[in-house]
Amino acid sequence: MAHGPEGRRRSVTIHDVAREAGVSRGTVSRVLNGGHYVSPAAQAAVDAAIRRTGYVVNRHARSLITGRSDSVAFLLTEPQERFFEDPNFNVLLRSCTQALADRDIPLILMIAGTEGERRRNLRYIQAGHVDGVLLVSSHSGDPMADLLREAGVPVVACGKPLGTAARAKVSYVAADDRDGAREMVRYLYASGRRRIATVAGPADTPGGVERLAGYRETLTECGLPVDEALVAVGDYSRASGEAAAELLLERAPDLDAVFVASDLMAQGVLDVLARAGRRVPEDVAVGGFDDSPAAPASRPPLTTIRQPWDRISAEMVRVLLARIAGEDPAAVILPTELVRRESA
Amino acid sequence: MAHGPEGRRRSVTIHDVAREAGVSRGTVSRVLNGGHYVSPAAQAAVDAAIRRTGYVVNRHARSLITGRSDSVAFLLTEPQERFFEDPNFNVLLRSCTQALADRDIPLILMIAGTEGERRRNLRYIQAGHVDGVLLVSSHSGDPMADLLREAGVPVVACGKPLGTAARAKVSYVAADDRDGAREMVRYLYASGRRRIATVAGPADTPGGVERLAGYRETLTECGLPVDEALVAVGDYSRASGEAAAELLLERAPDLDAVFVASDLMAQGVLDVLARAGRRVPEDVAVGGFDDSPAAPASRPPLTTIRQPWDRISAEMVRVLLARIAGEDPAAVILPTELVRRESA
DNA sequence: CTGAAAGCGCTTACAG
DNA sequence: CTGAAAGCGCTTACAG
Repeated sequence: MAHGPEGRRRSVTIHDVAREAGVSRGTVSRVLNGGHYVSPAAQAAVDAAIRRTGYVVNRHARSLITGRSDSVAFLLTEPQERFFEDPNFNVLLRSCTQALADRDIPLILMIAGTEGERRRNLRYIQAGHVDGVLLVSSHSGDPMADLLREAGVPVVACGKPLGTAARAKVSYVAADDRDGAREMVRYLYASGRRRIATVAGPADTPGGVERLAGYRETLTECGLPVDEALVAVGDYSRASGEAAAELLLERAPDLDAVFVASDLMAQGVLDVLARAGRRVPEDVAVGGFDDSPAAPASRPPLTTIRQPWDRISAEMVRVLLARIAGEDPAAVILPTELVRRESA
Repeated sequence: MAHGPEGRRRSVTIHDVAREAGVSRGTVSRVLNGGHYVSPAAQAAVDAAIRRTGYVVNRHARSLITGRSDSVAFLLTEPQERFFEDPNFNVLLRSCTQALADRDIPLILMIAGTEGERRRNLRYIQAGHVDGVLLVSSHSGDPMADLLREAGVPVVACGKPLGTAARAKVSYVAADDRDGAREMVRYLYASGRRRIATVAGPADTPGGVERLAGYRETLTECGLPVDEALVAVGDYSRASGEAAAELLLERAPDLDAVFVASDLMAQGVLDVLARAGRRVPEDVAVGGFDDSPAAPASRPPLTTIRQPWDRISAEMVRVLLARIAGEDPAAVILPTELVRRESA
């Protein structure tokens, strides 16, 4: 084990611990793996020996036997560069790293934007180098989910898969998009708005579909007509939010509120409204979605629907580990929450 | 190897390939490891066998022998949450992942914000689970660099270390902060500005120190007085940019340009200027630093100094791999570039 | 509850 | 150039 330029010192093995504790290597291994069938005396001796020697298990040797790698991939399939601009991604990656670290499991970051990267990553995963995959893909056209499923790799997706995977039983964790949209539109209605527009997300993303559906349902529920002139579609980017806002302003100059399906797009909407001389929230109320770091930073600070990212990642990790342990797939839907700031 | 809920099929081993190719396992291993001392005939037979069987090396078995893990950590020491809001981080993480993937090396993401996390990560690293560390820390107070160095772990830092590590020989890759600052200030001067203010970064970060030094040098070089009323300090966050701008406007209402040490802070400066009714760039020219995704997205689009993130990460990976291979530490300074947009 | 032994899949001197 | 053999550090039935 001694190696590296500075020569890391030779590591202490299970053998050293066994000698130190006066037991066999098998017994050391048993306490390492849960302490079943170990006498209190042996347990104590081994614990002390581990402490004295500073022993750390060699994961490679362990993995060679168990067939598990005790590591997990965070696989980002990213057709658009934009995904990396989205603060949501950071929050998710960060909290997944944390949730895994709490269980002493390293997170291996993989990015599959191109066909070649997809192939390479798939090969790596199939070789058993990770026990499971946290799959974060933006669009439904993504073939990775199906490929992984076919390969028999435990997967849990962030957000409800829309493609082929939707019909198969696949694990996922998502916020309640539709209900969040409903809450926001109800809130806008309750504050007196009657010409409520929306900027939806792409139709091939769950957020695009569900949040728009929630918007429509709530208008109907409130007795408002569903006017297609009030509906624009973006791609979650700030620039697309600007374009959508310009279109809406042109088609429906009398709008008095906009429900925007992401905070980033909402920033674009705010820009356009400011340039058009519309005051927010006095003339037009704007509601976002995500409660990303962009929301408090925008002007005015954005009233939005909070996605519980901490819980989403915690659940993703929990469900994935359960899958790896052999449990059946599970879908987890987490409630959202309205966060009131100044834009509505 | 067969395992997982769906039962991943038993993997093909070097033994299968040897039988298939009609050679010994030793020979297969030799072609796997560079093909030295292998006859062309044997090479061809093994290559074909590998292709037919779909063999993929078991990295755990290999690591157990070689003592190397063939993986690298991306270690983010993050005293401030803010770091994750910074788009620069994304770009760096993304391109490091890519640069490593090109060499078939997985990136293990580690975050050490607290003392406990630092200890845990250090343990993991010292156990030899990664061959080296790409260290990304914002401030100089960070003890991780020293701890890793003492442990004899190959490390390359992003940005020049300022603490104890600065005196030891430690590898790092950085953009030429000082020169970038000089270029921006010269540009502002050349466009006729004579009351050029600056918002510097924290004094315990290389960017905070060097960019401010470049600013001062250039003023002197241009024959302008260095007026301390024109110097404010932020912490790289947008909010701190706002605070700094307010301070500057109060202390030096006649300023006609601001060189801001980060794009994020520059956004804050732009907000304040807009609210104060100053037109950009007509009344006040604003220059940023980074050319992060925030730069083209700001209003007006930000003239800034581009940090060559792609090259920075490529060099970090190259230097780290060289360190792991036994080479001496190296410092790499990369040139920056002025990117003209509309704010100056 | 515990030790002795086999074996995970690979690499690497060592003879030829 | 190539095969046989030892061994990396661990886990896991198997006897006791």
